[in-house]
Amino acid sequence: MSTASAVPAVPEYGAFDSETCSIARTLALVGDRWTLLVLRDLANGVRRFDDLASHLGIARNVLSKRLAALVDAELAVRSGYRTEGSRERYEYRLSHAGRELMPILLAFMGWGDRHLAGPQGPPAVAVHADCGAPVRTVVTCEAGHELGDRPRVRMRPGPGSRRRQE
Amino acid sequence: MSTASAVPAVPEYGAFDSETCSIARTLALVGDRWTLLVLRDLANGVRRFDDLASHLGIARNVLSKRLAALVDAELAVRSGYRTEGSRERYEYRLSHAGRELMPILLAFMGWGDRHLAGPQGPPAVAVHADCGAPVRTVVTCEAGHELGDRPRVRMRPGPGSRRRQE
DNA sequence: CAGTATCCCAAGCGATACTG
DNA sequence: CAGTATCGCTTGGGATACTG
Repeated sequence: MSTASAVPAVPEYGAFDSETCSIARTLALVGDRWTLLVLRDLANGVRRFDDLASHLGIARNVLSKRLAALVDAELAVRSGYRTEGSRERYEYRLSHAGRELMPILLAFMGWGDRHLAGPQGPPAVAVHADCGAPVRTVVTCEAGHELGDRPRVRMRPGPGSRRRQE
Repeated sequence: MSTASAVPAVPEYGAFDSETCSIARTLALVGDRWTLLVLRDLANGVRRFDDLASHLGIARNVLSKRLAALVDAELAVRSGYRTEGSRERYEYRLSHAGRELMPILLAFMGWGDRHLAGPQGPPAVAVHADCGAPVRTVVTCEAGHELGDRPRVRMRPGPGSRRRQE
């Protein structure tokens, strides 16, 4: 028999404790209804509170909270600046750690482009800022293989696994 | 008149309508608190309702809804099977479209590994099922450049853009 | 085992009003 | 412009009990 009744059918079951898992941890930070969209807008250069609010269509108090949380998590940086003649303004930008979330956003975008776009095509195209060519995320392994868009991946316990520590 | 009162500080503002955007569309499907974790478990080979429920620590009624939604969106497939001697069982598996979400999960995992792992290292390692080598997601452009983990990307209106249709 | 049904609660959200 | 404060509500979610 292959799949037994007693022992769960998955040997690597303990390889990923559900909450310890890096996916779960990251989702705890950015996995709510708005945060990734806020990050997307920040990545696209929207920097001011009111611009974010109106472009996202988010309630102002909610945006306020999200931005505070992002700054707190050091995914975004708030800074004041002033152009001469006018009074002080504030802006939000991605931090380095925040910018490293880009691959996540691009992965979402890629999937949506392939599965949810209308007949005319995707609503937007992400391009390399330096050369202008369209961009995509790919999965590769350290042996140099490219894994395609339905990558065959297995999970193994890592050094920080609960299971590993004996 | 355009959208805003003045003109927003961002030229490419119209390149991504907030809800039309592929990121937003994809998030509408899988962007709630549990779905990506359910997908992660499915990807890891957990297939049975009770196993999912206990491993995730999710309420059963919620899991029920999520699975139904996933099946409905054709991200997962439910099938009955029977091993001889016992009565019928059910299992959930990722569909092809669901498996194509793997790059998203791996992107989350990569970020979490780099920014949220403890001193010992990441709790789990994703490896190429064929060769066993660790796996990662990278962003590349069609010109062949690899963009690194803080990719410099610009958004341009795509063929399905609202703005484009004149 | 594989769910559905019910009930209740809390977080999260939207709308609005207000402040510097 | 850039927020905070308050309020009321809706939507998820948890716990539990029940059915085939």
